[in-house]
Amino acid sequence: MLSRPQGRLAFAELRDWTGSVQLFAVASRTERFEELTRLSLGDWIGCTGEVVRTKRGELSVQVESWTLLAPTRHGFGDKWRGVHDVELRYRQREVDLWANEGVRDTFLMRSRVVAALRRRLDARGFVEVETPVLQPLAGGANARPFVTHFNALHSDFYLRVAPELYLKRLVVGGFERVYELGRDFRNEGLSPRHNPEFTMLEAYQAYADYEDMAGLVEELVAGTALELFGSTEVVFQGRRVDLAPPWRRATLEQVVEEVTGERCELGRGRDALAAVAGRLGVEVPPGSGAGRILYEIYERTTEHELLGPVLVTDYPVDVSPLVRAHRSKPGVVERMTPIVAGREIAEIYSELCDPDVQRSRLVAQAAAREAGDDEAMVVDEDFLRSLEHGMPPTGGIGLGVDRLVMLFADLPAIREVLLFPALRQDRRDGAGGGGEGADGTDA
RNA sequence: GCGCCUCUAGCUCAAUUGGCAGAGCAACGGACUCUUAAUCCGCAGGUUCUGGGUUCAAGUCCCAGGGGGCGCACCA
Repeated sequence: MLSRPQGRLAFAELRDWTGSVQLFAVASRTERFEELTRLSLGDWIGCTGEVVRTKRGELSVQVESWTLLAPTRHGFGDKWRGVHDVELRYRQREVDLWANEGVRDTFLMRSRVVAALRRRLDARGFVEVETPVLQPLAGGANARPFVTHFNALHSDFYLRVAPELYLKRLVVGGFERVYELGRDFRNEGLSPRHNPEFTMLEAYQAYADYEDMAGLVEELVAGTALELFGSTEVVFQGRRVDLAPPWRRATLEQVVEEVTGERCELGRGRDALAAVAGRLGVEVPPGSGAGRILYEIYERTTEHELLGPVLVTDYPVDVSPLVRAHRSKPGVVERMTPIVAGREIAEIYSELCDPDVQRSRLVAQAAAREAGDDEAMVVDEDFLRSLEHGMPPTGGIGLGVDRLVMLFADLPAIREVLLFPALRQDRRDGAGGGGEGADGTDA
C-alpha cells in the first residue's frame, strides 16, 4: 500500500495481484487514523469499509477498521521509477515483482502459456508423464550433464539433459501419445539465451511422422498466441511475424543459399562445402563431413537472418543421431526446425525406430566421445533394448518453453522469463578475506 | 574460459582536466478535510563493490580480486 495523508483525511493505494483500489480515510470514522497515515510504502494491510466515490470521482473504500498484516522493513524501491538494477531484480525477484508491473505480467503470461500448451496436448489425446530427472546415463541430446552422487547406490548419476529416451520407451510400451513438460539441465555457459536449467516440452506420437508433428507445433504455437493475444501476429525485437499456419517449408540448402548466395547442395561434396565455409569465414571442426559443414554454415550465417516462421527441413544425418533417415533423399533425415524471428523454437523429428541403425549411430557418437567430444552421446543399452521390442513409426517434438515465452513477451533475455535465473554466488561483502582460516595464530 | 563495458545513500541517478561526495523518491519529525508520483517545512542518510598502488589530493588514474551486462566459445 501507498499512503497519501492529508491532515484529517488520508488516501492510500491498496494493491493485490488482481489490481489496486484507493482507500479513503476520514479521521472521525476510521479507527487508529493517526497510525494509518504513518504506514510505509510496502506495508501490508487488510481493511473493511463502505465503497464510496470521492469528490474527484474515484471509487474508493472508506476505511472503518483495518489490520496491519505485515510491516515492511526494507522498502520496495522508488515508488515512481521502480527497480531497474538487473542484479537486484534477479537476486531479489520478489522486490522486482512487487515494484514492476510489467514483470508481474510476464510471469502471469508464462503461466498461461504453460497451461495452454497442456490443454492443447490433452485435447489431442496426449498423456502427460514424468520420467527420471536423475539418470544413470545422460542421453537424448548432445550436451554436457551435471553430475551428482547417489549415496545409496554408490555411484554417480546425472541430471537429465533430455527426457527423450525414456519417453520413447513409453511409446514402445504402448503409450501412443505422451508428453513431458519439465526441466532439463545442461552444464554449459550462461548467456541471454541459455540458462543451465530450462523448461522443455517433449511430445511423441505413434503412427505419426515429422509432417504430422509439424502440424502439431504450428497448432500449439499459433493456437496459444491466438488464445492469449487474440492474434497470431507477434512482434519480436522490432520484427513482425505472423504465426498463422501453414508455415513455409524450405530445405537447409535452400535457406542457406537465400541468405548467403552460395550454392550448398550436400551432393557437391565435402571439399566444395569446405571452400564455401572458408569464403564465408565460418570455422569448421576438423574432420567434419559435408553435412556437418553445411550445418555450421547454416548456424553461423543463416539462422539468425530468417524472419519466419519457416520450417527448415532436410538436416544432414551426421548432426542428427536420433532421427530417421529421409524416406527418399539420401544423406538427410526427417527433421524440421521451426525458426521464428531468427530463433529456433522447437525440433521436429520422425524418430529413428530401427534398433540396428540406432545402435550404429550411438556407437559412432561414443567414438566421437572417445575422440574428445564430451558432448557426444553414449550407448544406452536400455534404450536400444526397448527399440528391439519394436517401436512403431513415431513423430516427436521438443519445444523450448522459455524461448516461446520470450517470443510472446518480446523479451531478448531468458533471465527475464525465469523467476530465479542462475547467478553466481554473491561474495562481494566477503572480499578482503584473510580473517578466518589457515593462519594458526590468534590472540 | 577469453574480450569489452559496468558497480556512488534503501531505490533511481548526478559529481568539469584528479580538488570539500550531491539531488529526487523512500525513511524519520512536523503542517494540511478530496488526493492520484499529493503538496509544503524540517531532519537524517555513504567502507563511492573489495584490497593494494600513484599523488599534496582518487568516486575519477594504475594493478589485482569480486558481482553484473554484452560479445566470443558451447548449446536449446
